[in-house]
Amino acid sequence: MRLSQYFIPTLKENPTEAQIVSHRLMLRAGMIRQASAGIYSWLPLGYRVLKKIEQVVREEQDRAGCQEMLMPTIQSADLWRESGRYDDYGPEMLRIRDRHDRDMLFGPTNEEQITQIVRDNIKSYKDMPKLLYHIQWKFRDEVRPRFGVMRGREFLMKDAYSFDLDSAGARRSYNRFFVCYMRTFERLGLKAVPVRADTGPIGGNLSHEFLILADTGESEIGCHADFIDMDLRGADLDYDNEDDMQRTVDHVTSLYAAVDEQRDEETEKSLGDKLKVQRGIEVGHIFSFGTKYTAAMGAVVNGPDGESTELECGSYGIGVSRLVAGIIEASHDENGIIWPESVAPFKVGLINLKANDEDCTSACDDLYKRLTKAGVEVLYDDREGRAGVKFADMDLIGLPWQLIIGPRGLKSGVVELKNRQSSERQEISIDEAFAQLAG
RNA sequence: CGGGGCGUAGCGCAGUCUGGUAGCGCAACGGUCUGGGGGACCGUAGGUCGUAGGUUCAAAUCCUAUCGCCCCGACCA
Repeated sequence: MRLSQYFIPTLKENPTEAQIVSHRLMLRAGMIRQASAGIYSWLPLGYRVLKKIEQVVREEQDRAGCQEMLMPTIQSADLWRESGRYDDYGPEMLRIRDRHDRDMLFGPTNEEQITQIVRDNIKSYKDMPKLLYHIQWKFRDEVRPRFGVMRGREFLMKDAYSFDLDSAGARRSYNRFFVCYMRTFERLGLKAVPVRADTGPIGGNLSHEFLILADTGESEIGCHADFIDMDLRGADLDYDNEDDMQRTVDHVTSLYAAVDEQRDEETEKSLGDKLKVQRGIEVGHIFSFGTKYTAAMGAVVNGPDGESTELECGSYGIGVSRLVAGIIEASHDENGIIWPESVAPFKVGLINLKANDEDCTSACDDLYKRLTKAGVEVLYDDREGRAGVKFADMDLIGLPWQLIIGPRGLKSGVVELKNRQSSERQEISIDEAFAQLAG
């Protein structure tokens, strides 16, 4: 993409309404613009990141054996009356009336809807278990939306739902998602800590929140130092190996981790210098809640003995749009964003230091074509203008690599490759740069 | 929902107290000089001062109402 043609309205100054760093940087980098309180438009750069994150989440859901589908944003109130939540949910639920005066709502979550679908279409124990997910926009009419997309009213969420015959099956499903979440956040370049959570109004018996560590996080978390060095990526983790799954979950959950009022002073003292106190942002939440909805909504299957059984369920959320902000909170410096390569909107920013120099521009054009052809995502700053502006914009946008080409270097046959994260610079030949980026 | 604050050019702000030609910086546009970390100079364009009503010879400024946005708290992916 040529920057001269790209719609990316960057700002030099901080908009006053943005109080936290991710919000400021997202506005300044031209990723989002506010439509109204807690509701945002995603401009091209921001939307690219959103889709990248979504894709990582999707791949890990699929890997864990979960099947993607898509449910609507607008739901019928009757469905929620069945579960009893239409009255329970309160003013956070955006209620809508259609032209026939029917009560509708913009879904804040989809338990009722998926339960209805499963109830109507699955009748036999032979079809169990089922793990289903979708990635869809939600709306919760927060009293006080804030911090940009971190706490918006409209947000993109991955929500998955598990259906099992019995509690042992439900536990196995829970474990899958638990491991899946650890992997997902690692791929996103984040340190995630699972914290045992209140099950809250959604009900149930087993629940963990996943918090990513960032200095600007909303809640303070006390946890065992081993979380910081833990690496669960282990590609050989087999989701179908129940013992492995349970062992992994047991291992991780045996380590102390708690937030806010759940923190325990004595335990923390006993940890000594193994205690890490950091701030965290909740980006995922998993629940196992038994038959809460299936009982209320009559979702049963016939067992081998012909008796009908209420299904055991869980639901598993990841705040996809919140993650965009969360990643920035966890990864930035005073100059701007530092994208992990897995979600960067482009892999490399190609900077033409002197667009009115024929040789320099043809070298840049050439390399831009070669890289693009090789499948490398390049944002090419081909604008006329001063070097400082280009460096500043590129640092702000935060692409992992900057490839800087100017007449001075070209004379001696070198270009400069800068790593945004480490600020390391190498002076190398064009071919070496190409090989390194395309390799 | 309780408490506080702010709406003036795309962004950041001054002007409001004490009514009298709507301003500054950045960004934008045209030009000259420049050219490796947000450069300089010259010029241009851009505003029903959130909205509605009122007071007044005269309202960004005073009064009333209303809408929007932000912050702190309680609540949450």
